[in-house]
Amino acid sequence: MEDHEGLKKTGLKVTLPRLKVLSIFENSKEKHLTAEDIYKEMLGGGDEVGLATIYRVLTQFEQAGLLIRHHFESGKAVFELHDKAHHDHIVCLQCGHVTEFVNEEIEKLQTKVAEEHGFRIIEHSLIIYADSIKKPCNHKK
Amino acid sequence: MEDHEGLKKTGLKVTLPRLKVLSIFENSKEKHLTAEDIYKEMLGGGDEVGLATIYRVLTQFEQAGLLIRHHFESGKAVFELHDKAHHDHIVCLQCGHVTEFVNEEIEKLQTKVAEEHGFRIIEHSLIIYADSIKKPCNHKK
DNA sequence: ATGTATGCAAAACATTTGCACCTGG
DNA sequence: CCAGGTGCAAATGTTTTGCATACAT
Repeated sequence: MEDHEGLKKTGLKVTLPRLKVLSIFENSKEKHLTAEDIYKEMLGGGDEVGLATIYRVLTQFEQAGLLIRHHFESGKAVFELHDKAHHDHIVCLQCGHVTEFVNEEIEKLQTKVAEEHGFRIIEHSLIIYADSIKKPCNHKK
Repeated sequence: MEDHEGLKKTGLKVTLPRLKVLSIFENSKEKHLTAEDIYKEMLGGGDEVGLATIYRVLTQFEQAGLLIRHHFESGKAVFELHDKAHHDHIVCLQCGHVTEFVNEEIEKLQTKVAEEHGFRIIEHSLIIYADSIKKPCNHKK
């Protein structure tokens, strides 16, 4: 719960909306959330907050390195905590659940390919859209 | 130029805006275009067209399998022709130019990783955001 | 003819910004 | 106290939709 530490280091003031946003990311079962998701969660929890604040806080947290912003195919931005190591994503086409994975070989190959084309990787995004082999998938129960 | 064939097969009527959109994708130097890009190109070429039509045509072409829609980090959707084999993308952070590449090893590893997690890949998107080693980069000259 | 396509304007979304008020340090 | 944060409403930028007209077959 002591998010004060991480927050303070960013130079941002420790305010209620900011603590609440972090707490939602930490306690929610779904680790990948949109601004709207968080807004609804906070309203449901009885907090008085504006959607604009959520957007501002999410952007600040992204710039501070606390969150990562993703652009999946939904048209809305999705955020997740940036506390773990880098990883890529498998999006389940049945239920939308996001599975994380890391594959060092793929990482190395990317660096090699980029070099061959005269680039140095700053960042990358690998998203696999897939059917679950088990039907129905039970990711979200 | 004979796009009539591909178009007819989709069941869509062969109209001027549709032919023109295909022609732009085929003749443009930049292969990855936004709706706005195409709109401006058509206006500049003296065509009378509505932006709404562009969006409708792009969406229909995507559904028909003639185009692929990408969501890079720009907030706008980017389209490209779907005639070539599958490939991934390197986005140049200096100029925005998109370089295409294929790496069979990466493809195979993805399939393997997906299987290990109980998935069958339907589609995937690998986007590398990178600095050009040459500065200034001369992709867009 | 007749069902589709189109252009325009208005609507629908996601996100950002201006501004007066509030609040953490 | 006061710089920075917040809520609200209005603005923005992208994409979609309703509708009357125009066009392909």
